[in-house]
Amino acid sequence: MASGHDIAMALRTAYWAMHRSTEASFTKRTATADQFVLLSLLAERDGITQQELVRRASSDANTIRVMLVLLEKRGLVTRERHPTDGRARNIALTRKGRQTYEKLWTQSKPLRERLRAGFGARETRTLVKFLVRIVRECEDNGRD
Amino acid sequence: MASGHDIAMALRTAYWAMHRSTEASFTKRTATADQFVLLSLLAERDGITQQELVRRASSDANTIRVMLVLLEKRGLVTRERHPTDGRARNIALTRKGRQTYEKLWTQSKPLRERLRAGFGARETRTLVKFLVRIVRECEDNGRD
DNA sequence: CGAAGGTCCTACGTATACGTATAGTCTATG
DNA sequence: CATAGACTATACGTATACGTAGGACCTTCG
Repeated sequence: MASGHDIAMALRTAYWAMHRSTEASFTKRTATADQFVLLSLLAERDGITQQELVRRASSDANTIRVMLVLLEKRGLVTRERHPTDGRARNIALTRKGRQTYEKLWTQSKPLRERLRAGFGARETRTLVKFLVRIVRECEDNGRD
Repeated sequence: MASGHDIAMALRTAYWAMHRSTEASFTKRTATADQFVLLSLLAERDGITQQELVRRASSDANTIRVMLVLLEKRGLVTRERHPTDGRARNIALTRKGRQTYEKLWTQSKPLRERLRAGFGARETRTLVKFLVRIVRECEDNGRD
């Protein structure tokens, strides 16, 4: 009988399998799978603050900061002071950053295609809905 | 329209939400969520090799080793030489390790219950099946 | 039985996740 | 406007994921 423990273990296994497969898609160590997540969020919407990236990546401010410092060193993003809020920094893709993102997007396309094909539209919606529900349940867990 | 990218992002978000929620369940920093995974695998089946743990945790040999060294320092596991294979090490829970595992199991029970209740038996089976399918698709991705 | 190749663990380096502490900046309130 | 409290980024420490290299040990095969 499938239990909460089974969900947890299966989720862990699936996440890391996907993470490894994504890394493996990226030849020549252009960037890591997690850096790709940041780049794709920036490609989607540029010029946002670190804080906004933290929310969208559902990650941690410290982690995001270190990652952005690395990406800045490699010339993939800029981190300029926010024009009106002296505390914040605006993050934007450089030309090189956008090119890198596009290359990585292409390299990881087979994996995305395989995932989509492996499920079909209806199952994909169900799966995403379930995953969102997991997030809600986990976040509610501490609150009550 | 839901795509492979949506699955990937939702999976990432769900995994880390669960990871954080699990950590939050553990009061007093008895152990981390990942250490709990190892302890539960050992509670299920004791006296296995590091290599076997690597497979069951679907993790990396280097990571597992470092984690076990830490757990050994804290007196939660023993790492004795394998009786017949001089290369391998047998990992076993100590008394303290088993007690710790049981405490953590209790502390994380509300989260597991919430996950199970949030889905119901049929949906849980579907979810786990989907997650297993993700693993298969990802692993197949490199192979062909 | 001795060398080749495979298996398992170890050691080290880089990247990520996150807790905690701190400094700089903003905003609301008196 | 002065100050308290909130917000943003930074700095540092620990744990985890994993690549790479190397050493110890095992198995196989000539």
